[in-house]
Amino acid sequence: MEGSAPRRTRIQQEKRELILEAALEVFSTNGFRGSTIDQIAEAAGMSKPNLLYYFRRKEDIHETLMERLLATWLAPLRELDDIGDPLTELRSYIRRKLEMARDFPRESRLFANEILQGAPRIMPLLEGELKTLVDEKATVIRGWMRAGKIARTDPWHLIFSIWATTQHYADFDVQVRAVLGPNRGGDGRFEDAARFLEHLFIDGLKPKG
Amino acid sequence: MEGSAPRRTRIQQEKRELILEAALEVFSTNGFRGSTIDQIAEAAGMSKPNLLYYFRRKEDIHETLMERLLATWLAPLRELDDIGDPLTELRSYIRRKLEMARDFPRESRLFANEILQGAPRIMPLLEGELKTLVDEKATVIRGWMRAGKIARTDPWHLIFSIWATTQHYADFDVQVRAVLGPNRGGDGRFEDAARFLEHLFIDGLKPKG
DNA sequence: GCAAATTTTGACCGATTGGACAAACGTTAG
DNA sequence: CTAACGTTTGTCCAATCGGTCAAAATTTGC
Repeated sequence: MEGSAPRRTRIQQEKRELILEAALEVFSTNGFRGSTIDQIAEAAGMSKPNLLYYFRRKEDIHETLMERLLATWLAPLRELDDIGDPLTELRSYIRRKLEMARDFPRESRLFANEILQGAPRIMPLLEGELKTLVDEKATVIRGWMRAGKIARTDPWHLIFSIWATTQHYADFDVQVRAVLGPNRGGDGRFEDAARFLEHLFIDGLKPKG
Repeated sequence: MEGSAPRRTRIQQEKRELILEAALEVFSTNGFRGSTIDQIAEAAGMSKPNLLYYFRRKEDIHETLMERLLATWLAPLRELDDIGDPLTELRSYIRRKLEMARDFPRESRLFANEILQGAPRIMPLLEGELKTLVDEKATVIRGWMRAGKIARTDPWHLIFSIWATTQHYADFDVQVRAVLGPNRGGDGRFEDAARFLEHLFIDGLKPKG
């Protein structure tokens, strides 16, 4: 049993990174089936056979991309901890997720594409690792509710709503900017969103007094 | 100048409907480029050349589908009116949107696919009709805020958050069910979601008292 | 019932696609 | 220098794709 991790030369390391970066760009805007190896090769500045020297199949690129993505994607949720004030903890989770939508929109869209198509390649992961993690955090949140630290609602749907509202600014960015127009849709839109989401999740819409 | 609407036989009416229904199914799960005419033809129970007799190009099917979609998709927002209690009005808008996610998930996914890919075919509509409608409703909502009927926040981002949270249950349905598991993820998930969203949007997470 | 119009099909085409392959090119260790 | 190894490319292939076309089958108007 040789090492299951293939040893790689310096050039292989670099070129593989180059390809993954290019593939992220192409896959996230065209979807898996909508993207061609030629497109990715051109974006990576190399010929198609050369690309196929580093990744034997188109699917291998996508698979590698998804593996990396999921690791970083769930990091904010993992950080959600039982230490500190619950409301503050949730607030900063929302803020972190929104920052990820701002800083890694391509990763978000890649993930959205995969789920939209029925998650054919990562279904086991959703039912396994992801479900376990969410269940775990739901228990933490439920604890806060029982302790009277936050209002009593459904912890799972709370997590869904945080995912939905934050990822919306990456996945539906085109629509958001089209609707907001050039003024409100400029660089400040993420700060506006952060302010709004904080208000929504903490206070809701009921008027004061 | 003959009538711009081509006159159609009974068979044409029926077959076109059949094709659009099949295309909705195929496009919404595979995206435009990921879907083939053969797939749609098979789903519609006819041969490829026969399908092409009714729609000359693959794009024509998609275009017809998008036109119909947008009309019904924005109906709930159009109904958002200045009559009646603001909080009730918003509550029922959220409920209607969630019902649409439940009853027309394929339409939601078709739209999501289009936006994800940069909305190449409906960008003018987003910047035109959609923006106008949202701006108009944002003004209504702003009026409610000034009148002290609901809390003061950003009306545009409020609308985004309603879209995001409700459509999430159509677009990310696979993930939602995977995370909730067989028990909580059954048919009751939409009622749980409705209850949660009402609580979130009205009261937020801050504990009572 | 029959001719005209409509609908359906099998066969076909050029373009694009994912991928194979061997030859050429470059690099590196002895 | 040179042999071994790693990298790059041009060429090719089979499969799939969107779409055409003429002929066959069916429906419709009279």
